[in-house]
Amino acid sequence: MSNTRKPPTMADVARVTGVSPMTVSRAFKADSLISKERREAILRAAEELGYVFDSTASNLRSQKSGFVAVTIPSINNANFADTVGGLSDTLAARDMQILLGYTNYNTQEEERLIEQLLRRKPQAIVVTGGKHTERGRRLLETVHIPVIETWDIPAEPIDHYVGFSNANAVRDMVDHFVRVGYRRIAFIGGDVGRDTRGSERRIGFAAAMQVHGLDASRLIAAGLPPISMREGANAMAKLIEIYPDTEAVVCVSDLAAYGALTECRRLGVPVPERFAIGGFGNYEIGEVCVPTLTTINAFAREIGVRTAELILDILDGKQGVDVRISPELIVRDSSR
Amino acid sequence: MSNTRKPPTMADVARVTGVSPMTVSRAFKADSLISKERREAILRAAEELGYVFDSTASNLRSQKSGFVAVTIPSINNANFADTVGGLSDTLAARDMQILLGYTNYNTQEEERLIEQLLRRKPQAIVVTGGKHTERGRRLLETVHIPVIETWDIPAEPIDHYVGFSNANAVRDMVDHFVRVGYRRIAFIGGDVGRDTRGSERRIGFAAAMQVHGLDASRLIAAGLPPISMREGANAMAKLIEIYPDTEAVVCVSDLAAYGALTECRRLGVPVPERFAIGGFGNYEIGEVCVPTLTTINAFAREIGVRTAELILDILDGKQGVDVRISPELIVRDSSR
DNA sequence: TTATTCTATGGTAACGATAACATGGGCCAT
DNA sequence: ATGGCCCATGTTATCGTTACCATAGAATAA
Repeated sequence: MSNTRKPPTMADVARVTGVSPMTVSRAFKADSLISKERREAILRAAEELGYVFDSTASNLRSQKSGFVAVTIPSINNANFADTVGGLSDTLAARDMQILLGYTNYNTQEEERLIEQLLRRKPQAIVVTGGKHTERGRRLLETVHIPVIETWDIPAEPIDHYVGFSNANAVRDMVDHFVRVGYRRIAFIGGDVGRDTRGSERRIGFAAAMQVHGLDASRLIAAGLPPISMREGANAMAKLIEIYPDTEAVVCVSDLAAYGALTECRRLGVPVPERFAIGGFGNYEIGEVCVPTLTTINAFAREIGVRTAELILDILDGKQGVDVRISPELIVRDSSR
Repeated sequence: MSNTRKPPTMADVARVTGVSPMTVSRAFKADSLISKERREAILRAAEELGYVFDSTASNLRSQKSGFVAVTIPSINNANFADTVGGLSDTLAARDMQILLGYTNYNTQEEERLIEQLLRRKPQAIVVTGGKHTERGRRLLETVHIPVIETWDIPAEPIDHYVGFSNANAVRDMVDHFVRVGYRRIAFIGGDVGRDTRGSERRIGFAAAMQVHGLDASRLIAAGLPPISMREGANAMAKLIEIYPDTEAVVCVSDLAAYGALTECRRLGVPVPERFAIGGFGNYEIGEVCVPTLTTINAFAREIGVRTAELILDILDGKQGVDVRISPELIVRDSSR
């Protein structure tokens, strides 16, 4: 039953249709000069033969892979998934595909990944964050394609960026907490030094507290980033134990914040009456849980869409303009 | 500053090192016959020249892309993300990469995607579910690479599968509900006809209810799959309105179940005392929320790992053995 | 010592598409 | 009618790597 002959090529389709291989090639390319009837005949014959267009050959000859390489810390993060979704959808309109890699929040792993991805000859590369190994950075600097750093505004961008200041976003939340009347405020995040964005949020927290003349030392490290709901809950328990008089907590993500919220419920601590909670990332959980969670919307999907648009502009020869996203503080019931 | 010459090739590295291009090629291939010193010299020269290995040429010549194509309904689903994670990690050990596409729970879209992915000449293709368009199925049947259907046990597998019976898994939950004493049980799912796995769970629910001689007509359709927490909450409100005497509900996913749970809290309905809730998928939310959620663990990551192992076996010329996963009912506080 | 095997390398052609250029016929303007 | 232009198609060479085969010398066996 199984056909063991080797798969047909354009030459086979050409032979069957009585045209040259070049004409078959044109039939498969959207905007090329070819008569309508001929194209249809060719495509019909191709379908009948079971011919499948071979991108690998096309890529080599045309020196265009149709790939955009993307590295994200983890696929298990709704925010990054949204960014990838925005990228993917926007690039699909131009028949470009995403080549995805996971760094596991590790610049060493990122370096390996970048090297591996570049071998596929992507037409642009998108990385998450502005921190890289020395060699990783060098690879990105010397490659001759657009490089876009996202989810951050790097001090020294390699090429382009689409991002926001994590520190400033957290500052907005601290300002809000202080305005509403909270003073003894803590921060729950992951262990220091791995997740760059998490670290920046912690730094932003400390800086904002100092501006208000408040104690910025209530910092709970809850484990390897990204921290889970469970770890957020554990951190909350620890926080109450170490600093029982704390009035509010800023969490590095909504997941940790939700964990903290459930721990409060278990402990019988009323939120927000005796304790306020803020998260980060505007996950769906935050608008459904009771009470709803104050958070920061970083417009994850928009980061992806704008990044894709930037890439397409550059590939079209237009000037690429970097994008500064303005995260939005969303005040909900957990901090009123 | 920018070097505008065109990028170096193996020939350039060969010239600099004083060897043939063939030897350079060997230096870049792990297990090839080449002396250690020579390989090191070549790799050093390559790094210095800024040479980047070109997979596109390699793929064409060797007729091996190093890709495994994967289609999933959505990237925004922790279960499928876990499966992809398992696939990705396991394949990475053999230097294979995943080429990911999103069907948006739509077989029409899946067909387009399959066609697009096959052009990249993957060495295997993994699809989610066993339902495809006619042409999509034909494409998969005629392609000369391993095809693996996942998250389901198709009535007529195209080639291989790694999955489980969604209907049976839900039956286990209904059995549990009945055993514990609930009788008037409802089902919350998405609109009929789009999400295959969701539909199968609904069918499994109805069948199980009938076996117990119970009324299987309390079915709430909550919107386009995948249904969100918010939609789960809305569906719960509707359920209580239409069938006020309902005692328990089986939800198509933990997200919907969590939404239902919060709605109960808002309505002052005690869970599980007056109302039991079950979900599907063993999402993290279910073990953190209060009360914790009864659910079904479908071993999403394991599906990915086993699928990858199956692919590697087949590519190694071994016999590929299909995998039946046994989902596990996890009874938690929401249904005791 | 001689035959045999193994190791390290080189030469050549090919993977399958298409960029670049060439060409012939139809159509329009003058 | 004739030059010029556009459209549809063909010819040739090439993208960068590696499969395949050949070969020289070293190592081992007989």
